[in-house]
Amino acid sequence: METSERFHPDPATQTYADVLLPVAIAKAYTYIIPEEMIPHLAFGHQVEVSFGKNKRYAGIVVDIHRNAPGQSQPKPILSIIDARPLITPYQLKLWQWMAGYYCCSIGEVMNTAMPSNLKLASETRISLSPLYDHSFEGLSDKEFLVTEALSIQGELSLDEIRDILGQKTIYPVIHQLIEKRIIYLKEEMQTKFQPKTVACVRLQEPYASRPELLEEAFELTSRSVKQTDALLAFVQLVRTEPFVRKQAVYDMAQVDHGVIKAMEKKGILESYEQEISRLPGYEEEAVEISELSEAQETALAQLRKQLEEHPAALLHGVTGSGKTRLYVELIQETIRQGKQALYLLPEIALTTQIIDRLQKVFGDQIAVYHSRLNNNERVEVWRSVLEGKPVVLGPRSSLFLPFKELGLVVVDEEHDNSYKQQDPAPRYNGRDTAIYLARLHESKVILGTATPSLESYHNAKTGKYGLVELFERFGGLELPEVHIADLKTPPPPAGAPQPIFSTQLLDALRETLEQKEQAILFQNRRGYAPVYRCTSCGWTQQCEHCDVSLTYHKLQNHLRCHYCGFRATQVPACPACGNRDLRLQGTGTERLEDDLGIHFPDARIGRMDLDTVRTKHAHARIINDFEEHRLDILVGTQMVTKGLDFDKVKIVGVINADQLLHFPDFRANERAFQLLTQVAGRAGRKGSRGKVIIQALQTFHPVLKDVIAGDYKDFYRREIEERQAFKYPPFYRLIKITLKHKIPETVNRAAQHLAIYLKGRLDQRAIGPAMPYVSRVRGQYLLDILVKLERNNQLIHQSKEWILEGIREVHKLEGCSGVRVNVDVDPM
DNA sequence: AGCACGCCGACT
DNA sequence: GTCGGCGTGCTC
Repeated sequence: METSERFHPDPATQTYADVLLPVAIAKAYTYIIPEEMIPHLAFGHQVEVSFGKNKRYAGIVVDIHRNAPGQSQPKPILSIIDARPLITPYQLKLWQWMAGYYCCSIGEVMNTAMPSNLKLASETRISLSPLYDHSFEGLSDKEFLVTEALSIQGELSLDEIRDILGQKTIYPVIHQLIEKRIIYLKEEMQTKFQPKTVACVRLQEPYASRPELLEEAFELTSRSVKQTDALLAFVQLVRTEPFVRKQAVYDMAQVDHGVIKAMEKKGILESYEQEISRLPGYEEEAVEISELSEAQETALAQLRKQLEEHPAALLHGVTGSGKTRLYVELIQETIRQGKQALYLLPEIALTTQIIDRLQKVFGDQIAVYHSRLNNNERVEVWRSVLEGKPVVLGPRSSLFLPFKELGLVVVDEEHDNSYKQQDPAPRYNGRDTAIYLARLHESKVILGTATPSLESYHNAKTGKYGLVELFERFGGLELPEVHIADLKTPPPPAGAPQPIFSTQLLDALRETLEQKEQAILFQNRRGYAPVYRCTSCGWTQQCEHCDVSLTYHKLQNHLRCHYCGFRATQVPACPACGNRDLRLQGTGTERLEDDLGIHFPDARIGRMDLDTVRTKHAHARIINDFEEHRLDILVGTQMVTKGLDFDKVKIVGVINADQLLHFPDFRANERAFQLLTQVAGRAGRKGSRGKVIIQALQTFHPVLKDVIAGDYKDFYRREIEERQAFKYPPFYRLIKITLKHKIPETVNRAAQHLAIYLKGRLDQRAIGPAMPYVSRVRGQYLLDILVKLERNNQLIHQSKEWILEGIREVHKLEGCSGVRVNVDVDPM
């Protein structure tokens, strides 16, 4: 009997790596590191591993150790994808914290954190076996179809085979074909990231290393004018450029590729592909920035002092006070210390205005992590940050970039609710995550806003954060005057609908147009009309999949669901009572634009909402048109409140403040105050004071009073009392659990079960289940359970465990395993 | 999350 | 008999 020299490796002497995979699984998996890989492998490396029956993934090494996993036989790491580590230990810590804090798996965090071109997974490809003799004998119809397709196409994916067979179950056929040795499967994992390259030329040896021999090269070209010209051009270019593009030589010497080809043959030049960056280089000289005003100097000094004493400081500065200018100052200091700075903005506020401005100041030192970047560009930003790019400007996802040493994080428009990711998990808040990230790096955070969130202001008031106020607009700009227009007076004639515009607003608009100035009108609702209703019985046309009424869009002349995109045409008669008199009710931005055109036929009116900025450059175009005064009036949703600095806006009109104030949500007042103050801040121009007209029915609402007075402190005082009285943040922590299923009874049963489970442990801290405001979305019935917790870390931690345990229990219930459960920590 | 496997009802 | 649908359990 043959005795093998090789033994099964002793598990105790093996070296293992814990590998994180980009799938929604809670833990890392342990793989064997093949002997020869051990010296090359370290934390953060991306490796190729097999997972499950035949999938392969690019995972990340997060630990190297000698402890064999308890159960199953570990598989080996197949390859190291890149010799450089892809993530930093800081990132792993951030991911782990997020998974714990936001109750999700670390795989889900990893999925959100990494650019998709870095998350590689294999795809199964099927091809004909080389042993196959190309006879179709003895094949069933289906086997024949697949084999025939393969002999034409060469290679197919599983989906393509599903298409060919017209059925979903394809494995029986595939197994048969494998059995007959006609096909084989392979798992292919391609690197998705493709570096961008340009064709370049360089000198061949010996000329490359010995420039003194160049004369000889010129002798070789002496019989050809073109070649001499080309060589001269090359010599000139190489002096200034790090690499010489072929195209540059062609252009300068007026030659074509044949000339270079000939010189390659002569052994003078050689071609190669140079990898280049896709990220836009910044050619212009960085510009000097404006002097600080006295108020800004004072604020800057305070900010420095507060940041010395606190990990974070809230910069409460009115719109137009020049907060960005202060950030720039502190970011420059951070760079001088050799550290990195991260500047976060809500996605929608990342306009060309702010990007241009910062690029002028920081030039090539700043990387912009845009939503419009393609996947390859994202990878390049990732790599550039890993290599120490000093400044990053971007939305909340920039938190996940591989910073080496952060010195400063700026969270601008700190109050903005788009910092909160809604779906998918992790449902994280970018502002709060920034605080944690900064803590990891022992760096400082500035939260900037004109309308602080209650949480942040409370933190500042209680001394957890520093507080710096800046209430003077830069450049002597005055704050606008704010008026309320009462929509109840004059009352409309009996039976007539409420008018959209008050006479005050119409007069103000007329005046603005006459003076050739600009106006912004804000209405937080897109489409033409949000409701299509029967005048007799009150029936409204609803979405087939969601519990909402459909919004009429005039341009496409159809009704649309703003939750799932469902489209329908208006019914000619009410299906409930047969009445044929149905009407559109309510006002969206489209109708506003229309009606405005009737009142002011000569005005140039633009609209900015989700529907008009959907195409790639539409957003920038509208902003540009307005900036350059090709538009007189801009109508829009929330979008017009964010990040825009227009300096010719005389009038800002809010069409209906009541809608904002009567939202069924504990944050309604806060959001209304923020939105109204932010939109009001768009008014005002050099030399003349802007004017804001807020239309409302309930004109004496206390929030409106505070907006008119620009009195954040009064607003805060009132609101914080309410929050305390009704057990809401910042005094209590909220966790919202949403259950979804397509059968209402099933979701009811699951939610009841979970509620009882939680109430048994948390008592009256668990509330519900209750139907949310929209109780059915995309055919799924929803129920919410709300958990309100005192600010006690141990209790919060324990509650999260109970919630996750409760969800596992629910899934064990007969028929409830398909109930989707979302946990939203600190919901907005 | 995928993906296999197993069970069940509905069709050619 | 297949096929598709869904529930369940596992992945180093």
